Amino acid sequence: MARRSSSVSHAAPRAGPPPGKPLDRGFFDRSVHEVAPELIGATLLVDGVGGLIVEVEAYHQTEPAAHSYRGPTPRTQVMFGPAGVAYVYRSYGIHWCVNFVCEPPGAAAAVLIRALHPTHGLAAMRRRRALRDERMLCSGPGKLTEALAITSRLNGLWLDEAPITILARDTAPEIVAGVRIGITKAVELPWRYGLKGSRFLSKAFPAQPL
DNA sequence: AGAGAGATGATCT
DNA sequence: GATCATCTCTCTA
Repeated sequence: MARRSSSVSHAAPRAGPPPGKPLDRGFFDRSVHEVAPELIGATLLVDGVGGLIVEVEAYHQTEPAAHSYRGPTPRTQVMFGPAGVAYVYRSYGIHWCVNFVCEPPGAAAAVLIRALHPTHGLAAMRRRRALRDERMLCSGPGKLTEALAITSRLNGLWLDEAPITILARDTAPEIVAGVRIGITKAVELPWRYGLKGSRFLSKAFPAQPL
């Protein structure tokens, strides 16, 4: 039998026809707080490999957890430019993490992509991730960049041009929010968003009070 | 299931 | 010299 229990209607697109049409860069030229939750359910592909975005975090220059907080530096330069490009940085000297730059130039806001539900190019992802379990392929910001072969070569590239494609979601998913993960400043801001019930999150969201 | 530690390099004090 | 928007392994339960 299959992996787990069953019956959860997961709307998990298998391979096949894209769930939506490609987003253009203008999609990102808005408040990062609008864009971030709307990215849940969209599909991120790099050279045709990727999956459904199930977890993101918003960062903004005005808040000390953002890399842009102290102004432009060589590393953060693209965060201060136009919306609709990728910001890729090295994390802990080992991993790459990818963001989507939002808002008009100077705002220095971006959405960190934290987890995907793998749908396209599973074989390539397993190869890059040393044959890990499907659930371990993209369930973290450093994991998904390894699975999609995202490195600094993508830094500053447009999100609507090769090799990057972002497909719009078809239906509005149920979204949960919470505080961001792995940071030590501005820890109280609830700027983390996830697809409710997804098994591909980097970490479960705390149960929501009704 | 959760805690602790090591890896490894760019960026900052 | 310290700090990271992390991951994986190992140890304890």
